[in-house]
Amino acid sequence: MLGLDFYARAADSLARELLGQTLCVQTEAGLRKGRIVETEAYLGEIDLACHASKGRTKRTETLFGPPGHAYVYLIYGMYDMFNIVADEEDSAHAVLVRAVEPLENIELKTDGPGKLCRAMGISREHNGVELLGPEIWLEPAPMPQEIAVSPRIGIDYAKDWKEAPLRFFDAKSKFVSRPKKQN
DNA sequence: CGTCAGATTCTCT
DNA sequence: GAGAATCTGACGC
Repeated sequence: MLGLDFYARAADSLARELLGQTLCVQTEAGLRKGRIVETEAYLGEIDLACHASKGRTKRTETLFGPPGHAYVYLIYGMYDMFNIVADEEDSAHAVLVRAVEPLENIELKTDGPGKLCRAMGISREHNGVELLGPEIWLEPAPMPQEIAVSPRIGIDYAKDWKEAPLRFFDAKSKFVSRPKKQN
């Protein structure tokens, strides 16, 4: 299992290193495993796409906390988003996990952050959980041979940050999400 | 193929 | 009361 020191670095570095790692979730329906193939980095308060840019609130409390924890929140009233807190406490860096490849005990599609959470059984109840088990943890695995980079998805409001190349994905994987605006 | 509207709930102003 | 780090299904070509 990956330890806390793995997460204690800037989000853009962590987002890249997370590719290929195995995400494990213990649910009522059993242990689910998926291989991470797509991530996005959010760089704290200076990053206009990051929730932390609006200041520290009750909602973002986990985001400002120590690294290696799960930041899970609801978006568009329907979808849970699974993020991993990075860097150090108060930095508010995080990595959004956008897609995984099903490995074990996964039946639904996982090619998008909302779908991923449903398929893995992740919900807001997991907000603040430490990624050292027994509910959620990561196991080390080889990284993809070829990693592609693009702007992030769905953040048109982020002005100077919306074109920043902070989305990373396995160029060979068929399980990466395919948004309209692909570059 | 493509574009588009609607679903649905939480948070902050 | 607006808008959000989304997804699905319907429609038109």
